[in-house]
Amino acid sequence: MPAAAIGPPDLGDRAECAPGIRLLASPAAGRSDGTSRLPLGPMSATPSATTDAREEYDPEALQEKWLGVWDELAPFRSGRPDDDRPRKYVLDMFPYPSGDLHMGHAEAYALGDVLARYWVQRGFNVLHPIGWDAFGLPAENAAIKRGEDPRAWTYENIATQKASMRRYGCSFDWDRVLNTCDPDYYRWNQWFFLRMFERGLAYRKASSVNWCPSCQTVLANEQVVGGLCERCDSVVTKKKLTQWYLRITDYADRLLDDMALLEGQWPDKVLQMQRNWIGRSTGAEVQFAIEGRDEPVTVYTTRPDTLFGATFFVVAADSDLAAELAAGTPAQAEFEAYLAATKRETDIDRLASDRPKTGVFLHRHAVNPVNGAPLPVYASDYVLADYGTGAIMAVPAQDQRDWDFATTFGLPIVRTVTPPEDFDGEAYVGDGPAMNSGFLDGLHKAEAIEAIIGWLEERGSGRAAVNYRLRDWLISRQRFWGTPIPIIHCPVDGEVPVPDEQLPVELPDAEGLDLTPKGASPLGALDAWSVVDCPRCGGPARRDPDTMDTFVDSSWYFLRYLDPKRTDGPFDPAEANAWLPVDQYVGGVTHAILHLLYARFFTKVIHDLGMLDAVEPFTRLLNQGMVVMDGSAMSKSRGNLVRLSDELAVHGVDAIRLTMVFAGPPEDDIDWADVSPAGSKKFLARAWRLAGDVTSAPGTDPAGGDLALRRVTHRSIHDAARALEDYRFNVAVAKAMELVNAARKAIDSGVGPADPAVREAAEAVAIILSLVAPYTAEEMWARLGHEPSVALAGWPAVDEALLVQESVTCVVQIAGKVRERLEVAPDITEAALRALALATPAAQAALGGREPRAVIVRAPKLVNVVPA
RNA sequence: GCGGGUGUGGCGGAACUGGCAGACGCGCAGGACUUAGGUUCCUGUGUCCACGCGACGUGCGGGUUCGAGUCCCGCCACCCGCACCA
Repeated sequence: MPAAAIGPPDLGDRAECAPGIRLLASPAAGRSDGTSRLPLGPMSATPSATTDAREEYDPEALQEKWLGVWDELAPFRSGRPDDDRPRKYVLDMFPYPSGDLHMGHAEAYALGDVLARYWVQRGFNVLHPIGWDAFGLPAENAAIKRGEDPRAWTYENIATQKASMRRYGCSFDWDRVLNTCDPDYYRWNQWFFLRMFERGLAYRKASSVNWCPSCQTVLANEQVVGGLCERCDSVVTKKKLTQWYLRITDYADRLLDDMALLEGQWPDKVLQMQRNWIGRSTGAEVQFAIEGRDEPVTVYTTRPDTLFGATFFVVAADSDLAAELAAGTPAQAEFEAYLAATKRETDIDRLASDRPKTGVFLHRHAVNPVNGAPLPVYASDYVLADYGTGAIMAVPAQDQRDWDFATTFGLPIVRTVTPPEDFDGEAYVGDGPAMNSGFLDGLHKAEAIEAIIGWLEERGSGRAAVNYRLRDWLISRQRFWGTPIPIIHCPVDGEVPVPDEQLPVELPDAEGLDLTPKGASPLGALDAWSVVDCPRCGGPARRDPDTMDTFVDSSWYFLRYLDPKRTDGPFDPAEANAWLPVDQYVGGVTHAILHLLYARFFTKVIHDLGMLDAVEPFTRLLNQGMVVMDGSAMSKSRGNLVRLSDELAVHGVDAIRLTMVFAGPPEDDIDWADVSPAGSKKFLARAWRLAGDVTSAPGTDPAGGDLALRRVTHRSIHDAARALEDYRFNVAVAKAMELVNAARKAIDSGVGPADPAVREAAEAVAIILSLVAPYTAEEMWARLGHEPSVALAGWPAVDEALLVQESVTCVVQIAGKVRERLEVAPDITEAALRALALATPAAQAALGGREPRAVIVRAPKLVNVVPA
């Protein structure tokens, strides 16, 4: 299916409107308070006098009625040239098109939609786009299974999801849709790759990589979860391969330091996870001479102050250095057997806790630079080849791992940090005065570190150093359904970039290609695609057969939304500077490390290319929780799967959206067994009836209306707004419920349906509900005699005077216990309130004529009388 | 092991910088309307008892304070992330 077939629904020219639909002016432009009122056109319908008891709230009918109207109105198109509203960019993580939307999508998109719609109501020009993260293995696996091109499966699912999103009432700007598997999109992945290649940020190297034997492809460290492939849960093994990397480690410091900009705006948990993942540590590099070797070996340590306590030396068993040191020694055979055994071990084995230390003595010795002591050299798998230098000085007294190794192999242990007197552990890693350490003796950790680094630097045998847990990002994948790497391998010129004007390097048709995983990219087997002339020398050459990790696609997609059809660049820098950074990003915490770190990295690279002012892509981040069932994640095999389409059919779109939003704090998981979509529907019907009961005419001035109800209305609007801006969506909904209850009471047993305050309340309910339950709100708005769309009605202005209570209840405490209540004016003075409180019978009885020990007055809400 | 988080009625959850614990909803109970109720509307609903102007109550134990769900110290339980990163 061609890409055009899945483009945005043709919504027609905005000027051609359905009969009866009147277009509205941009609501809030030019209003300084960010609020607005719709100009009230002539009534399109006479409001019903009272709700007909036989009338029923029918969500299905409302959905049918309003979808077409919204298609015509397109209330959420953004970025038009004549739009002078202030801008806001609200971004939802784009979905992978793996089938229809599920409950998780429903939650995430409901929350994002509430935020986007809220800012529209507040008078902002909100960019709220959507697209599809459309490359990836599931499409390829489905293609293999069905013997089809992955394109067909992918575009079918995109069409399904898109229709579902429209029906779900998402306020997306459908003019900006993008799919990462379109050549128009991935062309720019290739373009960015080439910019990085030019700057040395994309490079190829041979190293031991994570290999998924089932997916038959390499994996980034980030895609290995607990030793298993993130996608298929196969046990990941190691393989030595030459692969493409992006030099994210060059940005480690900036990725860490710029988190200061995100503090308080992103969840602390996510920032902490990123910090841990980058894992910056400071310490020193120390050179150790090796007997019988010309070059010294450098080790990295965070504790150079413990150098006098080094009693042996360990190199990573799978490092080149280990093999070199073992060669020709009596230990060679033993070492080789050990190495072979190590390689058979998977990450799973390595994860076992309390795993005994193993290793091989290499019959070589290193020399401790501080005292000339010979240190036996061991090879062991407890030292990692790819962290630091792959070799360590072992200080068993101050490192538990070294302690374990030392006790296993009978090696000496020398304390060089004095532990506290009550210390009864093994290795002591805390602070304390140095001992057995020559000129360091008596110094505490920080001073000792400084002293020893100075000493090493003077002698040229060491220096201060920083290390990171973060590794460079391995992006090569031996699979078909991804962005081809735009490099041509020429026997003469080596790695030759594809010239920009030849981009995109398009994926060939999968027709006739065997996509079955076999350890090499299927593209390489296709000579018609692979064999090309070298752009430099014109000689025969081959394209790089691999495709990029799909995380490349999602690392910059938020920039492409600005103009997804642009052909002269990935985006327009001027436009990007007008919209970026994204004001609000909404998505799952599952991407707390991978996607967010890569997107931050790309943003910094793009900044360095001079194309973007921003250094961070996402200002605020909201991580929604999961939707679970009966306490555990939904899955077919567990038999607790709840189908979104079923829920929508039974309760309606609005009730499901409301249930998601009202369930609790957005970052908490929702157990579908604990919430009540039927209750949500009941509330929506109650709100909807309210609109039918109003008998005053649209435009009626609320000023003469019932003061008590007006106070509730304005208080509700005010509180709801504050709750929404703090992500307390459930509280905002509760405020709307309170307002509905108050209005109901006013109609049935109070001032009656004709009071202007009743209309004001009903309109406020409609506007607040327009964020959560767009169909119901739109219908309410129409029943109240207004033109669509309520989505653009503008957030109601709050009258501050109505927030002030006529009287407030003051509690009188005796020794901290509430004993009396007083109705007082809100502006009562402390002195007056104190006198009132002391005069109460409770206070008089408690004091019994004596002077109180203390009287705490917090006017106008509380007085605490403390008897002597 | 290291790091982070959470703990409030039968349930989901409220409670801004310490100030009436339990907003709002679900469930449950009772009532009104109704031929009917999987409708609507109203009322009640933390625990205990001696039923009061009562006592107790936010995982457990201490502390600070006139006053603690909120702050401090020490535990317990559960959840998440990392996992031999020297």
